[in-house]
Amino acid sequence: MGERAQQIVDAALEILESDGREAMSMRGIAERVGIRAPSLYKHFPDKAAVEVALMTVGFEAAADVLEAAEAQDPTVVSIALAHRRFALDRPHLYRLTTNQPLPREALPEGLEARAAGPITRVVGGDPDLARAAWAFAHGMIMLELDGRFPPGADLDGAWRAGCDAFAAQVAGRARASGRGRPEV
Amino acid sequence: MGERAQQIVDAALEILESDGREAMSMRGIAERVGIRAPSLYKHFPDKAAVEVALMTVGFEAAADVLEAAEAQDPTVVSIALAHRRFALDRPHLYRLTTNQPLPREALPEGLEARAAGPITRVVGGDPDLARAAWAFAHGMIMLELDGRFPPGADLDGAWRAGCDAFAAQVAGRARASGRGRPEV
DNA sequence: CTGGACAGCTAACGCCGTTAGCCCTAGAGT
DNA sequence: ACTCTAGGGCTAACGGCGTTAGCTGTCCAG
Repeated sequence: MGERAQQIVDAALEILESDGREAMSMRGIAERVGIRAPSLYKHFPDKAAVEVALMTVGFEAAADVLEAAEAQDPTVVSIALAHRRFALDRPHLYRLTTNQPLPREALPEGLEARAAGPITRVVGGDPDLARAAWAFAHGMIMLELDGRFPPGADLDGAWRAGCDAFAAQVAGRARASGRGRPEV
Repeated sequence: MGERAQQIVDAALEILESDGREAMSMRGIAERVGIRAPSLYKHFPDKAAVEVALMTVGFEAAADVLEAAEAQDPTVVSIALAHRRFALDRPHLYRLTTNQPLPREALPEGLEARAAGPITRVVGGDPDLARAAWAFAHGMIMLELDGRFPPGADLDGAWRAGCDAFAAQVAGRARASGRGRPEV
């Protein structure tokens, strides 16, 4: 990626994170870089391509956060809460990264797997359980970001209930397969 | 709601469901009704108000589907899969109804509670568990609609894994509180 | 010295939601 | 019977959007 292209992505990211996706117009990005909107098209084919670059940023940031949580405390709760904290910290970036089809061939290879790694490992490698746990966390986050929970709802409690449900499944399978603690 | 207003909502719904949210423009809605776009503003203050009317339609449809599933088979799996089927049947309406803040005071009273009822009841009334289960289902649906699962992923398996996790929690609590089947 | 690629520019197109302001019609009030 | 008013349509237009066409200057390779 050329230097100008990097400046463009940086400018787009700043606007996105401070003012949201709707505020991120080609004219606004260009102004922040110090050029005019049509010149952006010398560096990116269209706005979607800029957004794909931002998705890469979002994916990498998420992977960093989840890997750090796993290293510090490899439990379902720990990783789930890291996920939540990341999304609440950078809601616009989380939305952009998340709420659209994955352009897999335009993303750096292995990035998706890297971000998914901590979740998959913490549920013991079962892909079904991993996807279900991922969906739970993503659903909680989107409902919270979208302001869909009733005012005053105990979201910490809901996160706890969901994490308990998945942690119990993980423990159950470990017990059944002979590894893990025999009782609790 | 006046007759014209109802026609407008109907037209908007048709466009939404056949061509998606982006295709639902004020000019397009007006054309389908047989008038010009500015005339819409004699019946709705702005486009957001039309969308709120559509959200009401979506909520009612969802509530109908969930209540029917509950009546036929009041289990976690049954209601979760009804939820999924509804969203896949009417993806654009589901998105519109779901992916934005709830304008609670503009919605018919009790509608939100009605849609939430089946989920809450099937998990035994615990609001934390109900919200977690709701988030799981919503997350699975959004990830599927957004094409975020790897091609070939076993989504039925993931739904099963998640439903099992929540059903086990429900059974566990019932057992602990003395009601429900003593063993399995 | 020249040719071409690169990266900027202005002008403009066709969308979008929305507003201003006009006009016709139907029904109510006197 | 006449007038007034309110409702609901219309055209024109504004300021935004992403994007394209086409021009220009600069800078380096041959």
